[in-house]
Amino acid sequence: MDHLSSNAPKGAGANALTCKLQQFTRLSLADRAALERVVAERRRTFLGREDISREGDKPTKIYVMLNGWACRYKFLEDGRRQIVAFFLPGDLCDLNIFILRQMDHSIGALTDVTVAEIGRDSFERLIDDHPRITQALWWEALVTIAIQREWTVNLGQRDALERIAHLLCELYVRLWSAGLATDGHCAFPVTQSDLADATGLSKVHVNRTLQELRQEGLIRLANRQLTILDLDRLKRLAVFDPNYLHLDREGAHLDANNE
Amino acid sequence: MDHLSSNAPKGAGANALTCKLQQFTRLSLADRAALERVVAERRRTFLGREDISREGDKPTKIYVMLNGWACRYKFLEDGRRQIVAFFLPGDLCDLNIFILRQMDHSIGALTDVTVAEIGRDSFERLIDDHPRITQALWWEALVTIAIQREWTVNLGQRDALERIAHLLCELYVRLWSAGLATDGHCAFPVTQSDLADATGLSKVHVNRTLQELRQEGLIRLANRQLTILDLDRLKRLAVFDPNYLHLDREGAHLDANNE
DNA sequence: CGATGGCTTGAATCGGCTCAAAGCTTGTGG
DNA sequence: CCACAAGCTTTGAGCCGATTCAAGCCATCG
Repeated sequence: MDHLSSNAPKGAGANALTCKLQQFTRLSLADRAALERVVAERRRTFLGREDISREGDKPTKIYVMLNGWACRYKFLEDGRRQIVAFFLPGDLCDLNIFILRQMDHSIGALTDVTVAEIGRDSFERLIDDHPRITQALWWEALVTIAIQREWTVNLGQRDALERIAHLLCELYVRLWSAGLATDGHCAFPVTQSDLADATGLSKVHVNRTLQELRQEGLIRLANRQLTILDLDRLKRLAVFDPNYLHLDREGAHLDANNE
Repeated sequence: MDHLSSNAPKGAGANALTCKLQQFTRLSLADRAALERVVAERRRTFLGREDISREGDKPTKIYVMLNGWACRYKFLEDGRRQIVAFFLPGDLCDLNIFILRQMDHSIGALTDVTVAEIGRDSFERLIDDHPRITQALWWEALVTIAIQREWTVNLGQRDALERIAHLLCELYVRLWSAGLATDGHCAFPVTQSDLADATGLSKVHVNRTLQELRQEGLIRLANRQLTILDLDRLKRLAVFDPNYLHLDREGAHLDANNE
């Protein structure tokens, strides 16, 4: 993945969403300003372990993750829990708002979380006035779906070691593309128990598997901080092919000219 | 699921797509005619085992499944295969066409398949002229994503028996909603080997698990025909909650008045 | 009629699970 | 500043669900 080094994350001022969307297409100054404005309009915070929205609720707002980590999860009646997605800064929760009557899953904060709430009106104004942003948001939605498919592959085909390695690769690359990781290092505020619920493994086995990755000299993981010591080897071990993240600036033909 | 009995599939004339979309909202005569027209424009057939589109291809057309079954799948480099979705008559393949540069997965025919090919122009005309159809297609896309999430849960949390039972429940209900199943009976042209690739189990174990379901008096499955003998019990065994299929006519407020 | 693809069965093995206990951190209140 | 609780991580032992390997069966089709 050469572009990981060449196409480094944008400067410190940009928020994670803008940074991520520019993996798809260069936004104009006006686009970026509009995004910043919408995101600044109304904020809300949640504490770690708090639910951001819950199965059965009527969805009413679009959330943009600004800070912290969250996850999408489902409970089975008998208490088993599966995390089906992680939300990182720059990710969007749920454009289904205007169509579906109720949530079929919950969204929970893993850490303290700050989100931007976007109402229907602001959102429609944004996409009406900024076709490039509309395209970029489509791209982000399609990537989200592609990630969900890859998780299906991950759970269906990979053994414990590959599975966890794959998840670490994915999260690292996604953080990187939002400007939140460099030199193999990133925040990683996910407990082993959460990791177990995301990978369909028991937490005991997650623990042993992480130890194996450490002993192999592939990662360092402690105090909610992850360092990937040998990304290439980790990717090979995980059979990780990043094509599904569509990071190759696939919307380059839409690029804005002005800086 | 009371609506399964009360809200029976529509008359024989309707195609599976129309039938399915009306689980969301009642279409007007004009809507239905427009759908039929678009779907009749250009057809194409594929043989069983043939690829409809392949990883790496540039997507260019929208396909509507008219007849036969297909699947979305991914290979890992080392040959392992995971089926990540089934396409049944009435399903749509890929609205990502106009955004993503290349397919990150393949679509393969499981049986002989007839599809309608829809070009970009026809599609845009359809959604410009028929807002109710646009909404219904949104709904169908959101349900597809919800199904993908539920597959993640299925692979992550359920054991072999539950997993296969769950898949059978889902496929039965989806076929039912497209007007292709009645009285617990439906076509089921999926080999045990395909089932293995879809559930992340070995085909030997799929075989034994199906036998268990048969011995329990829950299903009959032979000659590519499936009969569900006790849907309630099967659903309980599978911990199957159909809420993720959003079949409760969630778009009822958009219903067309005219017949 | 042989070939091919799908289904079935048995035996041995193993990856990952459960149960159980203990060590470590972090935060809270006395 | 210490005590204690709560939550997270680690370790060990025994077990079970699902896999692998291998062979045989059955139907269909050219």
